[in-house]
Amino acid sequence: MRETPITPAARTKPDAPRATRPGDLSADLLAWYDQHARDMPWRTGPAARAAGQRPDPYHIWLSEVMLQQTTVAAVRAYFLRFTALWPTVADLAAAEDARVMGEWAGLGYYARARNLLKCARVVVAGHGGQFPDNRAALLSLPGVGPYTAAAIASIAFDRSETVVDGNVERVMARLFDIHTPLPAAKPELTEKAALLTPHARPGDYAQAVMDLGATICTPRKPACALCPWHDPCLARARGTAPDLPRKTPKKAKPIRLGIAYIARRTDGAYLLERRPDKGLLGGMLGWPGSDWAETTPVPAPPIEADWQPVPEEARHTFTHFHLRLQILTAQIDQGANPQRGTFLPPEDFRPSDLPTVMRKAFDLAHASFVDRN
DNA sequence: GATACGTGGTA
DNA sequence: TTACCAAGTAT
Repeated sequence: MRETPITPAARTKPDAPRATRPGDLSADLLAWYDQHARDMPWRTGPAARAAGQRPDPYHIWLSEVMLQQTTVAAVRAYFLRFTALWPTVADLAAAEDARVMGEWAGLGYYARARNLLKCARVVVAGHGGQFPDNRAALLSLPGVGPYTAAAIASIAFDRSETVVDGNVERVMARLFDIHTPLPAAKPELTEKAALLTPHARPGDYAQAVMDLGATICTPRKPACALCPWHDPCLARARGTAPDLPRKTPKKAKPIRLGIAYIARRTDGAYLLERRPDKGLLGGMLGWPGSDWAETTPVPAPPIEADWQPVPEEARHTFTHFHLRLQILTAQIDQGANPQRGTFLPPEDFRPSDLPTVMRKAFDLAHASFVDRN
């Protein structure tokens, strides 16, 4: 959906030059954004903003945390669910940890969810339920780094702060034809981005640069012909745009192996564990099992039973390794006591509360429970 | 500065 | 199938 342009004059004069003033990059980008801003549930579009509507800082914060290393498409549904369940930061602060972790399941980078709760509670207990309105104070909040602090300050509070995310890095590397590989180029790209940041409409501008990177100045096959910065772009002129930004090569992912035990009690309860707060999938529910290592570890089962192997292993790729997970299942009688984990009855366990790798294991095990009847 | 930390979409 | 990529932060 397109926002109504707030500069109708630009429409009525078809021969008007694209540049408001020659060389005024931010103005050119804002003019583009007025017509091409994408619709997002957390966004107050340029027209609504011009009409005096203000974004809710809670919505901006929540969406920005969710958007860290995550696509808009993936975030949309999570954002709508979170705001429906917890309409204010005070509601979120009062929520149970397990409930919030369960709702975050599937979105990844679970430290974000742990810090989300910490941050909400700091805002309520330490700031009277109001988010700080400046970059420095925002930066002290859990889970809020340089990008997110600048995003909230500019979008929610009209501060002229510079957001530097992956989009901005790519756009700056191309606009100025910078060949230094990331992450070493970050300071230089940040400096360029800061030079372009306007004092007028900083929130719209921040979103505009990121939208430009997401829709026009894309990693592959950038649509330079449609770009409001076509003329000033050095990399476009030199033909280097598709190769920028350069990045230092990544290390290959090793393969790790593991075992997961999935026990189903006759009343439909499953044997689950809450993972420790630190480390991979920290704070999330999971199946008892082995650590994940280069060689197959053989841990003791969490409960005595007739364990049956599931024919297919669960395969999953994390940020820094591939995992192949062997699954063993067992039916458990009422009253049996596990040595590890807790039986969660159906009313206390939704498969959607599981992180994806655990959900994959569950889906494979479920088939074997059904087969066995 | 380097590493740990998820996931789903795409070529 | 594999590898890369996306609105980063914490340590």
